[in-house]
This record gives sequence, structure tokens and C-alpha cells, in this order.
Amino acid sequence: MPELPEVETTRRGIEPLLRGRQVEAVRVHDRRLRWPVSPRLARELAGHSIVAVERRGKYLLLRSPGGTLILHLGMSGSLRVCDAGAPRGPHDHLELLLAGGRALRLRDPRRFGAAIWTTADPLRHPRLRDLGPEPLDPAAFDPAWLYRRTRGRRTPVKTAIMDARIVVGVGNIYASESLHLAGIRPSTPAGRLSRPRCARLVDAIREVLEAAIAAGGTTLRDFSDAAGRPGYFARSLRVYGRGGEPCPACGGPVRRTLIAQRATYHCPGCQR
DNA sequence: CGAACCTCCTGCGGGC
DNA sequence: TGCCCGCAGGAGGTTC
Repeated sequence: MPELPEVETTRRGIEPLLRGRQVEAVRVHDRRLRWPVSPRLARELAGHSIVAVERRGKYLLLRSPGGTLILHLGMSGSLRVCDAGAPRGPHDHLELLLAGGRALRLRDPRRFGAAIWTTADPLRHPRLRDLGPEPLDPAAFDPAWLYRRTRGRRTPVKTAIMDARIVVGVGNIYASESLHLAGIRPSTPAGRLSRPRCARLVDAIREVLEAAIAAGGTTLRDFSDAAGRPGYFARSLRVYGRGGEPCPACGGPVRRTLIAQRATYHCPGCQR
């Protein structure tokens, strides 16, 4: 489910409620996430306060003096801050009980998400250390980088921009959206992109992600922010999920294809 | 190294 | 109404 805009929307929602707040206890209701939740988490986080809520790619980092909780929402995860006594759903697997009677809950029906506890530098954790640049940081993600990292690669450009070692945060929705905005066909071999087209694509990715964050993310089915509200970017989607509908730019029909087994949407008229 | 493919898991909507 | 199938926003792991 969540790509960078949804994760950032979540981060912005939970940060003011978590920062400076003590975690009184940790409840693990089901440790069977992508990797089993470490038993050390409850022992070593309880009693500490959250000092920062950061994001790296699609990962959230909850820092405390005792260590860092690294969260990933997978396909179906969401975080919610609620009253500690509010009824718990069957997929609320992890719960941080906060001072003041509230709780942060991780809900994840498919359990593709992760909750990783580390007392070391989280940015050097194997899950994070090889991540590429943040797309919203112009100093980190720029046309020269994209150009260099795609040379010699025959993989479709859509697959390349979904590769977190090239750039983080772009998932299946925003890959199609960015390529449409940039006028680039998703199946184009990444290594054949010219420098100017790399520049257009970098701009498009940034523009799409920023607009999506401003709208609170995309809710297709079940994404909701920390307060349980949906995101409103779905109505701004230009091609994703719109196979057969008219392209907003030229009016021609949007085509649905399959790239690397993932649904892909583009306008054959606008994208070359 | 790159590329193709498979995998984890639950829920939902469509077709019959 | 019920059942079966395909599909879903991610990404790690294996194999060649």
C-alpha cells in the first residue's frame, strides 16, 4: 500500500503525538510480521521517550535513548494513534502504550510489514544501508545520478525507478504517474534514457510525490493516516487504475500493461 | 553484477 | 447466496 507520500503523511501525523512522549509499555499481539518481532523490543523500549520520528524511504524510524524502532508498512500496514482503551482490531499486531493514555498501533492485515528493533545506528542497518537517495532532496537525487545509475541497464525504466537502490519511495502507483508526467513510456530500457529525459523524470518524480504528500497520500482501498483519515490524491491520479479511460493530457485511452508482473498504466499517445 | 521469477499473507470484488 | 479466481499500494530471496 504505502509509498513515500503515505509514509510521510503517517510520519507527520504521529510525530507531534510521539515526540517527547514516554513509551510506558510495548504490547506485541502477533510477532509474525515479515521478520519475527524481537522480544528485546518490549524490554528495551519500555520506559524510554521517543525523541524523534524520522523517515528514510518507506521506513519510519522511532528514535529513543534506548534504541530505534524501524517500521515498514509493507502492502497493507497503517499506523494509528488512539486512546489506549479503544477496541483493538484483529490485525493490530503491535502497540506502544504512551504516557497520557494514548497508544500507537500498527495494523497490517497481510503482515508484509516489519518492526525491527536496533540499538545500533539504524541507518547502517542492513535494511537501510543500501538505500538510494531521497527523491525530495535535490542535493541527493539529481539527473546526473539517475543517468549514471541506469547506464547499461536493460530493465524497463519503470522497474528502475522502483528500485530503492536507485531512488527510494517510488512504488507502483507513483512510478506510472511520474512516467506519464515526464512523457516517458514505462517499458523504455532504463539505459537508453538521454540526460534530458533523466532530468525530466527526476522533476516529474519530485512533483508527483510532493503533490501526493500535499493531498495526504493516495487511498485506493484502505490507507488512512494517523488519525484514521484517508488521503485525497486518488482523484488526482492521471493514469494509475484508469485503464481504458481518457488520458487527461490528450484524451486517448490509457493502456494497462504488465511490467515485472505489476500493473502498469500509460498513454501510448503522450509517452514515448 | 543484472534480470527474471517466486514468495510471504489476507481481503475484496467480479463472474458464474 | 456461495464459491472460486484474480488481483492488490512491497521487497527480500533464489536462480541462472
